[in-house]
Amino acid sequence: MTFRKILLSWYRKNARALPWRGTRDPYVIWLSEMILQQTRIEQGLPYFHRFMAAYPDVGALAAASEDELLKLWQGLGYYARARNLLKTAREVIEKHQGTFPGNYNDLLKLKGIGPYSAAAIASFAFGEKVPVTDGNVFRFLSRYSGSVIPIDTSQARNNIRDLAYSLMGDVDPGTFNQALMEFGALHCVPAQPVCHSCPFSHACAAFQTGQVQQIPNKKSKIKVRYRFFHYLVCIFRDVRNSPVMAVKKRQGKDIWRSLYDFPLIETQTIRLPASQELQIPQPLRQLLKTKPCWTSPEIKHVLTHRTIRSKFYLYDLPSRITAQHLPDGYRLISPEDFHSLAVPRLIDKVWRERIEPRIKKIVAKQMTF
DNA sequence: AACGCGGGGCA
DNA sequence: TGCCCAGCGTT
Repeated sequence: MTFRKILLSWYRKNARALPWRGTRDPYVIWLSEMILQQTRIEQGLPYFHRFMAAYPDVGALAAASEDELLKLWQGLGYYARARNLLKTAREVIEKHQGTFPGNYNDLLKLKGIGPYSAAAIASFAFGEKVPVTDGNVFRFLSRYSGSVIPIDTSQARNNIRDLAYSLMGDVDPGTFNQALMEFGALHCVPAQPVCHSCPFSHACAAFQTGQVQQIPNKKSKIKVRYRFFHYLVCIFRDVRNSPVMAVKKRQGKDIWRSLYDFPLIETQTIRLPASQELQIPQPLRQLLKTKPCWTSPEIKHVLTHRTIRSKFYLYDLPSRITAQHLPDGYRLISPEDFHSLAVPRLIDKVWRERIEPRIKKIVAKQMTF
């Protein structure tokens, strides 16, 4: 039996029924691939369904606003994917007459589509013979070939890609690619793979030499750094005396770019220094001279390469305010409308669990004078 | 080549 | 905690 025969036989018995399998519509495949980058299928699945319902085709997606798209993307992480999604949808509509490029090289030119995604779309939708090389494939084939070259080097990746190409044959590259990834995802798993029931164990170099636990080898380790965020939640009153809060859309190349959050002071420790010691814009400096009506305990938010240690300060300010009083980039929003903004998971949780209930109390108290 | 970018699940 | 997940863009 060839590698290919064994793999396809395993796949026929074990393949999961996933909603983007069994279609050749490049839009559906592209959308699923963008959602699934660095994301577990179980985590991405509900997002995929919501996106398909909201944007059934690339034209519908191209007509969306960035804020609307990001709201739907909220909680998935890696928000550049959502911005690239919109950019590419508009590119396909405006420069490709609504039709996705039909080959690997042209797909690669689109924003958000790298070597893996281009190969996935080209093989699944168009039957092009290009091997997909995702984390599952790297793990499976580096074990199969017994390669101890660190997987986070271009040399190792090129070797795996060439090996995958040499194994895939000429018939139905899309199904071969699906099967290759599925085997890595379900059988040749990162920790404690079940080698004694593996259909490849007789030919697997890592298993034969007892190196399964050491492969794939990795060169660089993740180093976690701390960041300290102090969020100032400011409640003002608008011209009709209704509560409004100041929020800001995050800019620059930092974390959570293009999501909304509250006025933020970042420090080097969890202690918030006195206002005169801080290099901060004038409106916030004024604010820090008054006392917050509520201060949160430290709230940790753990990411892969960062741990955000945050505190929230709630200010109930009787003063009336209009948007002109605020620094550039800020806007005002009522507490009832806050849920319509795309915000980081940290903000979403703290808002729902700790801040919104307190604001409701404050507002209710003032209504019943 | 190295780094930054989210969030969740698992050992 | 550390590692990984249907990676990509930037520097």
